[in-house]
Amino acid sequence: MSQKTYYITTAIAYTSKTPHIGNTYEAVLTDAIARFKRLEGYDVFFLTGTDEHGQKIQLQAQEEGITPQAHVDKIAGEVRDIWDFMNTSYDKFIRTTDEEHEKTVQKIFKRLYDQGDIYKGSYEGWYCTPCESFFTESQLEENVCPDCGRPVQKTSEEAYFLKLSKYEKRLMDHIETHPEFIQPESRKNEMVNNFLKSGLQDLCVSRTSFDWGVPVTFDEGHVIYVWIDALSNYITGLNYNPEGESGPLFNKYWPADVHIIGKDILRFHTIYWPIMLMALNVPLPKQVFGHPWLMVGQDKMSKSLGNVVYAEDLVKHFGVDAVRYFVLHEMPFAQDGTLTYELLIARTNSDLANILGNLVNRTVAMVTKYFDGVIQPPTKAETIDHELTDLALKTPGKVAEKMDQLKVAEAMDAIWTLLRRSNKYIDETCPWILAKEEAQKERLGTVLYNLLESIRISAVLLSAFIPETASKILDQINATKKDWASIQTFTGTVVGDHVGVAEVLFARIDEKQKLIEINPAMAEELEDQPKKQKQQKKKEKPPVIVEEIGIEDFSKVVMKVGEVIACEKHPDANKLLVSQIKIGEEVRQIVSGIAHAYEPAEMVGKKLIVVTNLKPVNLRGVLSEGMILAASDQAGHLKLGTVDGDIASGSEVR
RNA sequence: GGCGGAGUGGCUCAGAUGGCUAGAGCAUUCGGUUCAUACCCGGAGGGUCAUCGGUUCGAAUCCGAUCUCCGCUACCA
Repeated sequence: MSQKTYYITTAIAYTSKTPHIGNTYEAVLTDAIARFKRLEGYDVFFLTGTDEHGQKIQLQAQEEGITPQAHVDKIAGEVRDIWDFMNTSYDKFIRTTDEEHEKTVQKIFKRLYDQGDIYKGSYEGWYCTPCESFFTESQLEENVCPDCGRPVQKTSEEAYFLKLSKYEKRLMDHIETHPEFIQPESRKNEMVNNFLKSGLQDLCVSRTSFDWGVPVTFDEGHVIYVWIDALSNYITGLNYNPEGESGPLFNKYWPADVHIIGKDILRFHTIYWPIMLMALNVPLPKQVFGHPWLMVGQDKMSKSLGNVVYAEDLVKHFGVDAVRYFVLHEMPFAQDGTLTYELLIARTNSDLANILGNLVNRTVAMVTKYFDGVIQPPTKAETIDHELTDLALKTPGKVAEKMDQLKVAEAMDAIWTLLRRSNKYIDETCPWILAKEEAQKERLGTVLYNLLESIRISAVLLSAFIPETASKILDQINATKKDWASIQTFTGTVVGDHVGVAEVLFARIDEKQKLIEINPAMAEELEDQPKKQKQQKKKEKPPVIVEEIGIEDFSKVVMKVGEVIACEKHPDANKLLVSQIKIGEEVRQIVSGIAHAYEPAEMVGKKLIVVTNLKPVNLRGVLSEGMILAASDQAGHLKLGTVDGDIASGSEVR
């Protein structure tokens, strides 16, 4: 019998700091899918782990005064602890510092180099001498080092590059012919329009500026930069071997059915990673899902906002399954979800305590009360039962359909529809009335059987999402049949068995009390503000009318007359001109986006108004030390701001 | 600047290929019930489907313009 396989992965967590609930969500989401596939009968392999190399980690360790290895050991341990207490059922936890991983990455790198897909070139970046660090243009803010705030210098270092352009066409074809490859689909457009259509630049895959990484075997001083190291975990975790026969896991499970990743790293997984695989002649994963983010109130979780929430704290106050339920349920397929304590409490009360918990509780209580806990045969059916039984039988298929689309929240909704229907069934049949007449005993037994069976089907399905609770429920109703086949028929509850003790699954939470328990200060803060505040903030942001300023503000801007003494096109940008402008005794280089309106030749000799105290900035690799004033209309016509008559360059404009 | 997405009751969202009185959950309110965790069930209120114009017998759904928000991206300075 060849069982169908299913290989699913999370992104590996970066071990610079402890993961928060948003990071944890990814593991829980992946776990729910993995568990569901197992339930359906797939042979599932669920891989997760940690990404442990890089400069950031090296620096962090330095600050803490420990070795990078000690630092990543600590964080990786925390990650694993969190994944464990959240009940994620991973089959393997890979670390990029694992010896086998490192060796395989080196082999991959070597092979790509040998076959010409990786070549040596030089990498231009900005260097901060005190920090001994390189930064890319986009990492910089205001031309200073993002770590220490000191100025940076442009430098270049030797580096290896992966030839992306070679595979660009093939990747484009793949994406076009496999519409399911990138999910959600809107992300596909972003990748295609922003990167593939405009052509890919080769990717820098090594560094010499730090050494906490996998060394390049054939060139001392170079370490393999994040991409080839981290992304490879998906195949090294299965014992892939680039030089020969791969291990049995690889042969069995690859290609991956889905990589579950955050929407922020889709680019790496849908462009760089497939190209690496193409270069290695390995099949591509079937699907990459960029899941949305969990927001705290209206904001992204971040240390600087001081709103970071950790799974551990939530679990302490609400329990694992309430937290799992919440993050899985509040996250629509493609839209960011919101976490607040109020919402978490509300969902726990209404969905878990009221609808689910109370249903199980009242049902088990009735079986205990009316039949001493013995499950009766469903011998006296009535037509009214069909609505319940039909829905119960349809539910597994419905849930499976949603799960196949990765719409986890909707899959759970389908289960709750059945739970609600079950509650309604109790009202329709009024077991407590049946119990009063001896003649109705058989009917009563049937009603309770139907309820137990509906609960059993629900609980089996719930095992993918809230496994601990599901198993408690199955214990309480003493279900012995718990597999996929058993929920395709309405006969899985065993007549004659005894139900267990009715215990409360989720206690109702008093909101105020709980908020105070969590944090007296936070209770106030979180109570009713998040929304309003944010809306106000947003409205204030774009001032409709430009604010009036005083002369003291205006005088901050220094403008002078400058004469263009030379001008040429930007070597690497077709919208920009690079002018040498004489301002008094000084000559400055200024880059401006006016190539569409002026030829370099006609610029020379013009006397323009120049802002001279702007921070210098690098535009597409060329330094610009000021700004030329110009007028432009809505149609895009542009005219330079000049002075009326002849006046010496360097004259101040005011 | 470019590309894309979105704007539906207090909140979170559903609403292929245009068609009965625009739906669900939560919240609110009224009623019922007592097996159960002050729970469950039923009813009700509440929406100019962002705005303006157009196509059509008929549009939340198609077209155009506008406004707002969001995402990605850039050779804005």
